Amino acid sequence: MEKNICGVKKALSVIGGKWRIDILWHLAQHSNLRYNALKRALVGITNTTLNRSLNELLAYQLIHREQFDVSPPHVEYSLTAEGKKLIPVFEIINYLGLEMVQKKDTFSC
Amino acid sequence: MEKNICGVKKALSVIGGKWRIDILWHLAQHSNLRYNALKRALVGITNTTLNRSLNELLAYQLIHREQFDVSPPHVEYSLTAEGKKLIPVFEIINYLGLEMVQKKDTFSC
DNA sequence: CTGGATCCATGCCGATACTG
DNA sequence: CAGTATCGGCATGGATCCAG
Repeated sequence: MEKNICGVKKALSVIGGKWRIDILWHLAQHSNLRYNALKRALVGITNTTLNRSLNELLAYQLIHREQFDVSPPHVEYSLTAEGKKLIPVFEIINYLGLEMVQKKDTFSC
Repeated sequence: MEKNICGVKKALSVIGGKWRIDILWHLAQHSNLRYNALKRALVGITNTTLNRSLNELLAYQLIHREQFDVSPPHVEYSLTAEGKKLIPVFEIINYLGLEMVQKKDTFSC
């Protein structure tokens, strides 16, 4: 009866980018992070890309943005409940990915 | 202690393309398919893209290619054992994806 | 029927510079 | 500190033609 996998495509449209998984993962590890902490963690990312990614994830309500107007002002990002649901899935995919490429490889991280 | 998610990136490098998920999914539904059957199922795909995707999946040993030199000759593709391991994962991601985007959306399939 | 080769199009990502 | 704007490159996907 041919189920479709529309959901997979949706999911990939959210987590399929180059950095989004990394962002979600770091947030999962640290519960909340400031903008610059994220930027430091994601070695090589630029402001443009980090902001773009954060906005996309915000739009999908996977992360939460909280602004502190104290001095000096800062912003903290954290996973929403929706975002946290992703963690076990990442772990499955991770295991799978490690298995997939273990024999043949030129793939380096 | 900061586990990394190298496996997720590997996995995405395999299933992250525009059509690869579709191909795997159709193979999962039909157990084996000929080249043209796949092409018919994947509405809109071109030869170039289909071949490129098939070759990539072959390289990762997720699908199997069997050639029949009868007349007219044809080729059949099927999932390998490795490829079949992906099916339950797709279902998880699918469920997840459907949930993620159910409230807000402009996303159409 | 199957699929390689070549060229073209598009979209994601990044560098740089600038703002509240 | 936390972004935005603009511009450009590069990777990936597609169209078309051709071959075993």
